[in-house]
Amino acid sequence: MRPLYHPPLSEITVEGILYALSDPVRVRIFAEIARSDCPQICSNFLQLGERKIPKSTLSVHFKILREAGLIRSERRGVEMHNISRCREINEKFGGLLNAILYAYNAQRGDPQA
Amino acid sequence: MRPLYHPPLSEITVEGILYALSDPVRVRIFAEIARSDCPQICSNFLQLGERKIPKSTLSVHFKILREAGLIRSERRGVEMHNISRCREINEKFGGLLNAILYAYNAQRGDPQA
DNA sequence: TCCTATTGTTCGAGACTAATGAACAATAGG
DNA sequence: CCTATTGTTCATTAGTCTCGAACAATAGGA
Repeated sequence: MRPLYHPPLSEITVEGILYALSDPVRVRIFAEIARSDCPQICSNFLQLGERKIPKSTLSVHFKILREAGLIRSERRGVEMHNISRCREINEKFGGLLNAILYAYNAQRGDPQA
Repeated sequence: MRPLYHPPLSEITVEGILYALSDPVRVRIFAEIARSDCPQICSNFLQLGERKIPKSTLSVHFKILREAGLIRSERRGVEMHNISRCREINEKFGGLLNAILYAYNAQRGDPQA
């Protein structure tokens, strides 16, 4: 398996971030990874609430998050450990991720808003 | 021409906003509309820097911005007047649009960041 | 070393979506 | 009416997404 590509900070774009997070499944995955202290493995997200995500589809979603620069993925044995790159991205686009995650959580928490 | 649809605030979603602004042409158009004091007409954006946008494509872009809830479009004679709905959206997703526009402007102004 | 289980990626076919030239609709002003 | 202007709709083509099946990489025994 060839090593996974992670874009350097200089290649991360606002459009790429917005696109990656414009999908309900991906934003949900990213919100969970960003919130969590410990690395999340892909298969944790095979079942998302009611919805079952095929693992090939899930793999594509992770690739999109990775190539947008939102997460970093490292193999640990047979698993992939995924962590967020919020810290780095905040250096370049301060406030962006926080605002998106805040809005997303507000929407989920209180759909009647 | 049937009246244009503008979603009520309750139907505006984070994902819809992010998707609409994940396209380089659309985010550019929206940034201009949001910044401007006076309504912008569609044909102002036929030429975007170097790039020429076909008017049918432009019409689709405006429709996507409109249906995401980001702009309001009203016919004035033969033209469409487009204004941003930032004020309304801030009520629901405070800080989101400002953060996106700020990041976008930072990226455009200083691509080396 | 080989066999098996587990995790995730890649491939390919079908479904879906986006871009755009051409035709059309709406309005204004002779 | 006739024409010019602005923008939408339609049809075609190109591109993207989804997901089952096959494949790859690793771990842990037997």
